[in-house]
This record gives sequence, C-alpha cells and structure tokens, in this order.
Amino acid sequence: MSYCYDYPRPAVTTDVVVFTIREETLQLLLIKRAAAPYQGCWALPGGFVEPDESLEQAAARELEEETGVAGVYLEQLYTYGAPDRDPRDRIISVAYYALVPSDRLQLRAASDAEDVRWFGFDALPALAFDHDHIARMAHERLAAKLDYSTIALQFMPERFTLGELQEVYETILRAPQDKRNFRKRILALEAIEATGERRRNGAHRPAMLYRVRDPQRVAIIK
Amino acid sequence: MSYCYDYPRPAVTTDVVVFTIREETLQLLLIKRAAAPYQGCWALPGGFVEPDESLEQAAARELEEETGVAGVYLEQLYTYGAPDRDPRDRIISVAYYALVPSDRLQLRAASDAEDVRWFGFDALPALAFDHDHIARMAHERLAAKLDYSTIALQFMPERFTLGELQEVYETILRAPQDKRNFRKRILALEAIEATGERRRNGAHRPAMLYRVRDPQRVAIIK
DNA sequence: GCAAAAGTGTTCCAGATACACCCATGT
DNA sequence: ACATGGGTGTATCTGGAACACTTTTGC
Repeated sequence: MSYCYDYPRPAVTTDVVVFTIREETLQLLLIKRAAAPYQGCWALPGGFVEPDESLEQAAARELEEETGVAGVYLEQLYTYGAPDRDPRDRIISVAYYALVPSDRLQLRAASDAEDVRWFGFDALPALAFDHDHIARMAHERLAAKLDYSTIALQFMPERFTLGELQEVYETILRAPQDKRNFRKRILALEAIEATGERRRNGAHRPAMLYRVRDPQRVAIIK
Repeated sequence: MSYCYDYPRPAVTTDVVVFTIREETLQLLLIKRAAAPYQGCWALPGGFVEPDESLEQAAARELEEETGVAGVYLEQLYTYGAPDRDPRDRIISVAYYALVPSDRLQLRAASDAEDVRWFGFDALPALAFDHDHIARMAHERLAAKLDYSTIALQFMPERFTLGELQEVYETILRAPQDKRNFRKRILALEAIEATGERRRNGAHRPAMLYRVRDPQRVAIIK
C-alpha cells in the first residue's frame, strides 16, 4: 500500500517535552532511539500524526504510549521545520510540552526496559535532531509562565505543603524565593486552599497540607 | 509526476495574518479564493511549504507574493491541525503574523486587481476555513505583546510623531491612553529618538518627528 | 535541649496612575 | 481671536522586595 500526491509532502510529527520534578530537580523524559537516524541516541518522545487525530491528540497519544500518563497539562510550544533538521526526509515537528505531577511519574512497564528514562534537565545527554533546542525553548516558556500564570500547580500531587510548592518554583527558576513573600503571593491568588490536615515529616513542626482548587484550570495572573 | 509514501501525509501550508494600521484602524490583508473549497470566499494569504524552504521562509514568500513587501516583522503564531479544518484533504497550517509599516502598504500591482484587499479588523467578511479563529488569536497575541515589548514600533514609518505612535497603541488596545504617561513610558524605553525635525501638519503647533533606534530589534520590556 | 522546617508582619521603594494647563500654528 | 493638536510635571497609589524571630516537632 502506498499513498501518492501531486506534490512532495513533508512528514509531520509531534515531539513532547515531558517535564516533572523529583528530588528537587527538574526532570525530562527521553527515549533511546531504536532506528536510524541517530540510532541509539536519546530523543524526545514523539511520532507521526495520524490522519484522523488532531495535533494535540497526537501529542497526548505519544505521551501516554511512552509514560502511561494521561490527562496532564499539555500545551503547544512551537513548530520546527528547517529543511535539514532531519538528515533523511523533510520532517516538520509540532512540539508540545507536558507537565507531570510528581505522584504520577511511574513509567508504564510496557515501555521496554531501559529505553525510556528521566534525566535531570542539567544533566541531559546529547540529543537527536534539534531536540536540545526544543527542550531549551520549552524550559524558557515554562519559566516565563511561572511569572504570569498558575502553571506550577500542574506539578503538584493531590496534597502538598507550601514548602514543597516553593521548591518547585525555585527549581524551575533556579533562584531562591523569599519564604514570606512567596506565601503571601501564592495565597493571594486563591488558587489553592488549606485542607486542614497536617503532615508530620521529621523532627520539626508539621506542615499544613494544601490542595489545588481547580486542578484543570491554569489561570493567567495580572 | 507523483510522490508516493508508505503512510498518508498531511499537506502543510503557512497562512499569514498581515496587519497594518491606516486611518486609525487596524487592517488585515485578505485574498479572495479562486479555487474550491470556499471558492470566492475571503481568506488569509498562504500556501504550501516548498520542500527546500523553512516555515518562516515559506511565510515570507507568501507575504511577498501577495503584497510585494519584504523584510517586515514576521513571527510564528500557532499551528492548526484539526483533522476536519479543510473539508477535502488533511491540511496542517503553520500560522504566522506580520506587521507592515503604514508607509509600505501599497499592494503590488501584480496581485490581480480586486482579489487582494485590506479590511478593517472590525469589519471582516466571513472567512474561509478556521481563518477567523487564527485572526482572533493573532490579534490577542499582538495586543499582549504591546504590554511587554516594543513590537508596536514595527508599524511606524521612518519618521513619526508621538501622537501617531499613541494612536497605534490605542487602535490595537481599543482603549485611550493618557498622553503624559504614554510619552513618559515610551521615551524611558530609549527605543526611539527625536530627529530634530518637526512636521507642520495643520492649524496647530508642529510635532517633533522621531525615528526608531534599531528598526530590526523588538525588545522585551521588564 | 537542640536541630530542623513551619509559620508569621512591617517597612521601604519603584513604577504606574491620575490629573490640567500653556504653546505654536493656520484660518 | 479661536480652534486644533503638541507638549509638559507632580502627587498619589499600589504591588514587589527586603528582612528576623517564634513555634512545633523528633531525637
């Protein structure tokens, strides 16, 4: 079976920059390429867009195939189409980025063993194609959005402390935040609420647990 | 001649939302479609991406073919790929938007007569495909960028008055600006400079003419 | 009792906002 | 002289930044 057209057509893929935060580091999901080009090289998860799915559906499908997670935050980043970005064929990639809460990052067993792994964003291996460029742009977008949206809440598990949330901000922004100003600012958004429960977590005072008010919604601030 | 692939491929186009400002209205360039689907309907200029050009090159080429202008500000907006956005074939469109200075908006004579026209953004006809959606998103992006960049300067001719620049802001934001605060803010950016010339322009005091310091650069503010 | 994270307010500064009158020109 | 857009400064408000000590627990 083959599909024929009057003019040459590029192939269209989606690539997904999957972020999570674990152990106070920003992590990124990569897969090891099984086929040429860049065989054996690490790359962003992604694949061809099917005829009957939207671009976002394609990205969500790739994400679920690699990680088993669904329903997480997913946003279109940019479309990359330099003619030589793939050495063999003309491939246009619509890149998305996804944020996975830290309590849902267990990779599905289905993903064949060692071919899928989390990497610290500061310790990435060499990446295939222009994927390092895509990953950098995704990080810039994410850091920018911290300032004018509630996007960081997408990383949080069901219950979390303000200290944990602050660590998320500090990890992405690579800068310490003032504790009192941070709490004032976050609580003023009214995007999270105290649960009333506390978490005892070592030799110190227990912390109040919070939850996100509307977990789906990413509000724009100001 | 025909081009064959093992899997079906979408066609990839670029569409360009071309803005200008004339007579204190935000205007948008549309072309009348000669072929089906949506024959006779107004649409954004655009066309297929050639095998050897980048996406931005494709957008710039389409823009120059329709308007004769080149070298203007051009930025990728978003990529639209709903499976049914074109009723006949799967077409993925990488949308750009362009800003044309008001002294360069004469359409090339080559564009066959009445098939290319400027429309006021508030008086758009029905548009083909999802082009009304694309145009709305482009306007939102443009309005947002006024607040944190010097993008509005891309609309200005070589020499202009502060009153004219203020009109540009008011037109895009659809809101009056305070004259004194506007001038203070703009001049503090140091993105424009007085030329020393004045323009006599009617029964009132002549206005100082300014020019953009670095016409290529769009600076991010704050 | 001591180590370790949680929790809590006030002062200060900078940038945004509100606001009204005189100036130079053409008719 | 009058109509028209050009040009200018100050007081106020608001949101962000800096900053240190007490509380509660486990060991």
